[in-house]
Amino acid sequence: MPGIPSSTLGALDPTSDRAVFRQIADQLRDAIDRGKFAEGDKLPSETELVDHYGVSRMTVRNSLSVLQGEGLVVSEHGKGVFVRPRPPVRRLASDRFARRHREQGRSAFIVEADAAGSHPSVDSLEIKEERPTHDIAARLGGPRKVLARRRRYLLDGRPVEFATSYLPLDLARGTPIAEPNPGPGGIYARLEELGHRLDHFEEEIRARMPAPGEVKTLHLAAGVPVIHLVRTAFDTEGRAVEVCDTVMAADAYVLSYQLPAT
Amino acid sequence: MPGIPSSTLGALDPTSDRAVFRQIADQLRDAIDRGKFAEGDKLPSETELVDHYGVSRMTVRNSLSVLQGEGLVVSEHGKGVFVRPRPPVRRLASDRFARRHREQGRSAFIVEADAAGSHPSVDSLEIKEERPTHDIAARLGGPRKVLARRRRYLLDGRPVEFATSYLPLDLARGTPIAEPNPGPGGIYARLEELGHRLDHFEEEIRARMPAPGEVKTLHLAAGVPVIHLVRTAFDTEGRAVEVCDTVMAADAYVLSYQLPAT
DNA sequence: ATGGCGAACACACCTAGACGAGTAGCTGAG
DNA sequence: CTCAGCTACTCGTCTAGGTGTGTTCGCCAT
Repeated sequence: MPGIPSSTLGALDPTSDRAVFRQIADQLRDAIDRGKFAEGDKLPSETELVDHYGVSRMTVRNSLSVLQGEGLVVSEHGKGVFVRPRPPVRRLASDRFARRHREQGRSAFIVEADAAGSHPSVDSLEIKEERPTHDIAARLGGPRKVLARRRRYLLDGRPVEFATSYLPLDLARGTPIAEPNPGPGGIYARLEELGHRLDHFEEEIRARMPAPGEVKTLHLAAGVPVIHLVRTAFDTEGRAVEVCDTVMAADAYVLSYQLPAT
Repeated sequence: MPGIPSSTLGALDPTSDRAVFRQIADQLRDAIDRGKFAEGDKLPSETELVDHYGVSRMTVRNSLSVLQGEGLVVSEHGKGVFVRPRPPVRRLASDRFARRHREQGRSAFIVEADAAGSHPSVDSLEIKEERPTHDIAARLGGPRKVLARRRRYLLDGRPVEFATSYLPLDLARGTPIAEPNPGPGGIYARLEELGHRLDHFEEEIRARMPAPGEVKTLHLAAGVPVIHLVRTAFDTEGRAVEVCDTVMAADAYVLSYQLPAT
């Protein structure tokens, strides 16, 4: 057993007032930054780190949990701790809902992902009539019931996004919008056919740590935040005709917006 | 000592295969969600939880660290563990750079925050000429040197945002842009005076966990992600005249964008 | 009144074990 | 050759203590 070279991980500074587990985390982080451990590489095992630093295993585990919290590493039971590979990101441009994009038969998600060379899929489709939350109701102008369309998007089998569209029930009931597949151009195209000419969208963006349920449905690693996007679609009469609530794995997305300078 | 009422925190399920520390975290999270502990409230002390559940202190600490990682609670050394208060959020609208807003003498940040009743301030101003990173250089069309304007924004004394503007040096050197206070309307107004009429901005948004340095400068609590926004300003000739790299405390911001449906 | 002191209590960090469970490789029986 | 089982190594969870340090608050002497 060769041990860990000191060029990779150094020694502790007992005079420092920085906690030991933080010093160890610092050195590991530094080694990752310097490329001593590349993406996907296995870190030294807990036991090796215990030997190297002469501390107890709990202290080492504490260090590793710091790095996990930062999203730098993932641990795999029985195998080791690995430098987290950066997944490919999906770029969402602000013109993705432009009318010219609605002509095509397939949804924006499928088209985009295909173009990027990924294998997109949609999953756990659910369409329900339900009572809206206060927030959704307020955004939609206070309908008593709404149609909710829930779906999860996957890229190469990995879930990346969970979205729910809400529409006032009086507007959507009995239309193709209430069908699992609303047809070419998606529900925005159907809304326009129903006489609700779309005027603009408003998007609100937050970032936060995921709730436990979101960790599950999006298969999130520790230390990966979510982007929470709420989009409201307004027709030319100023009525809010749809609210789309989307939770995205933050490591899989870059949002991009064009703003006029006028 | 009255103990903890079982309506607040229940008992463990030894038959469950869910780890004890997760069960405890679940119950605490649930109690917070149900309002049994309000924002700013003190949770039971570690010792009280040890007594209530009959587990060791390390296990309780493990539970609490789960909640800290989720950003739900903060611990204060010597005082206790508290439900993290939600700070007031600052809303950034997509028209914040509209030309009509540039007439006023004060910066967008100050005006907005004042209107919201907060006490804004700016801090650690630094203006330097430097060699750009690859990324910044690429966005600006490859200048060899740039002017960098760094500053930190605070709201009621709390740092919320750290921003750096980069401008091609040939464009900014010797102009008011290189001064600590560029004058009414900010650097965008100065750029237009210099003949670079602004056409549009492009903003890229990511969310991620902060690097250790960012935790420090933004005084971030555990479990608070950052929003990383990179804005590029283009003039009417299509030249990128400025890149602004901003890191925001995600719990302090909601971004809001208006998109045309055309 | 005020300042100093100390007890009580809070979390922060650490140790040194225990057992469990997932993984992978080797080895020997068939 | 195949496959079951053993074994060594991995991380996951938990126990039962220890020391250290920051906060609060009451008491007491000034």
